[in-house]
Amino acid sequence: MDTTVRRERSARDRILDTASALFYREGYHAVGVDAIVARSGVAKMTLYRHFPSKDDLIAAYLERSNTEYWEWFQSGIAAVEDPRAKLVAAFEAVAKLATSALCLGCTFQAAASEFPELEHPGHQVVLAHKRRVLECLAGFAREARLRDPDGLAAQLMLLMDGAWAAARVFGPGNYAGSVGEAARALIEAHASMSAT
Amino acid sequence: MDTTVRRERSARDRILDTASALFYREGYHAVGVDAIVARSGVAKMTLYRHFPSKDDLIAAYLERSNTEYWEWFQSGIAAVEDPRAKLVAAFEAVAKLATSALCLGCTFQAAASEFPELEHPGHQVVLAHKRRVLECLAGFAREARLRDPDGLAAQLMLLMDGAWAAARVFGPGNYAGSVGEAARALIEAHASMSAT
DNA sequence: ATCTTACAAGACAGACCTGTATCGCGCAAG
DNA sequence: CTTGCGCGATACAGGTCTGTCTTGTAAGAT
Repeated sequence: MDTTVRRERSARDRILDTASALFYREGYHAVGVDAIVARSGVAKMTLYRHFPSKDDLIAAYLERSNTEYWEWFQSGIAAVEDPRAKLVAAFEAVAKLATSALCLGCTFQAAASEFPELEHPGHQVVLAHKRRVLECLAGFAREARLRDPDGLAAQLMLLMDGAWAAARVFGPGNYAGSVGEAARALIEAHASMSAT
Repeated sequence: MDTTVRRERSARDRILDTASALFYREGYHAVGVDAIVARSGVAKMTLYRHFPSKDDLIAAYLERSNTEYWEWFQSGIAAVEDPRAKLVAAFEAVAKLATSALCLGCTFQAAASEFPELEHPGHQVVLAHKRRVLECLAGFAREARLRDPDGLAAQLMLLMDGAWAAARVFGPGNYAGSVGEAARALIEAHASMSAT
C-alpha cells in the first residue's frame, strides 16, 4: 500500500512535472499529449488513467501551479509583519521574479488567452486563482487601514499582471523592475487623504 | 488596373477581416486556415497566394491590428493638447475599452503567449508594437516635464497591460476601470519632488 | 478574339492531434 | 504460487492541421 501510493504519485508527478515545463514554455495548444508522454517516459494509457482528458491534465497542472504560486508568494512576505510592508515586499518579489531569466510570464494569463471561454475548466482555475490574489491584496490593504482597499487591490493587480505580461512579451530584459516602485506609489496615494 | 487593385484588396481584406475576428476571439493555434477560408468565402489557394504561410498571415494580422490600435489611441487623445492630460486621457480610454463588452484583452499579449520564441515573426511584431507604445508614453512624460519619464512610462505600461490582462481573464465585468485613477496617481507621484 | 490573371471549389498528401486498445512485464498481496 | 494491477510500449482509429495541386470560370488587357 505504501509503495503503491509512492509509485502512483511518482508516475502522476512525473507527468505533471513534464506538463509544467512544456505548457509553461511552449503553450497549451502547442504541446501535444504525445510530447508529454515521450518526455516523461510514461505510457500513454497511464496518463489517460490519471487524467481523463487533456483538459483535465491542464486543469490539474493549473491547480498545482496555483499552490506553487502561493508557496512563492508566502515565502516572499514571510519575514514581514506589517501588512503595508507585506504589500511592498510582495511587489518587490514580483519585480525580482518577473525580471529573472526563468520567468516566462504568468501561465494563468496564457491559459486564459488560449481558452477564452470562461466556462472552460482551465479558465475556471485561472479565475479562482486571480480572484484569490485580488482578495489577498485587498485583505492586506484593509489590515493596513488604507483608503479604498478594494480599489487599491485592483490597481495593484493591474501592476502585477502587467509585470507578468512584460516578462512574456519582452523576455528577461524587461521593465517589470519598475513594479515595486509603482506599487509603493499607489499604496502611498491610498494612505494620504486626497479626496478625488 | 484600377479594378484589379480593388478586387485584390477586397479578397485580401476579407481574409484579414475573418482572421481578425477568429484569431482575436479564439486564439492563434485554435483557429485553422480552413476555418478562415470557409468563413471568408475565399479559396484556399487565394489565401496562400496573399500569405505564403499561416505565420505570415498572423504577422500581417498583427500589423493591421497595430495600425488599428494607433487609430484608436490617437482618437482617444485627439481633443487634448497638454501632454500630461494626454496621458490621463489615454488611460481613461484604456479603462473604457478594457471594461467594454467587445474587449477580449490584448491580441499582442495573446500572440506573445502562443509564440513565446522572440524570433517568431508574430512575436517580432508584438515587440515592435509594445516598444512603440512605451516610447509614446515616455515622449508624453518628457513633454510634460515629469520626473524620470522612462520610469514613469514603464510603470504606465504595466498598468495598461494589466488592464488588457484583466479583460482577458475576467471578461467584461473586470476591475480595469481602476486603471485611469491608478495612472493619475503614478503621474502625480512623478510630478512631485520626492527624492526616493 | 486571344491571353493573362485572379479567383472559387475541391481533392489530395503527409503530418500531427486526441483518445483507445492490446500485449507483456514486474511486483506486491493473498 | 497465483492472482491482480499499475505500468511501459506500441499500434491503431478517426479527425484536423498546413500546404499543394487541379480544374473551371470570369473579367480586364492587348
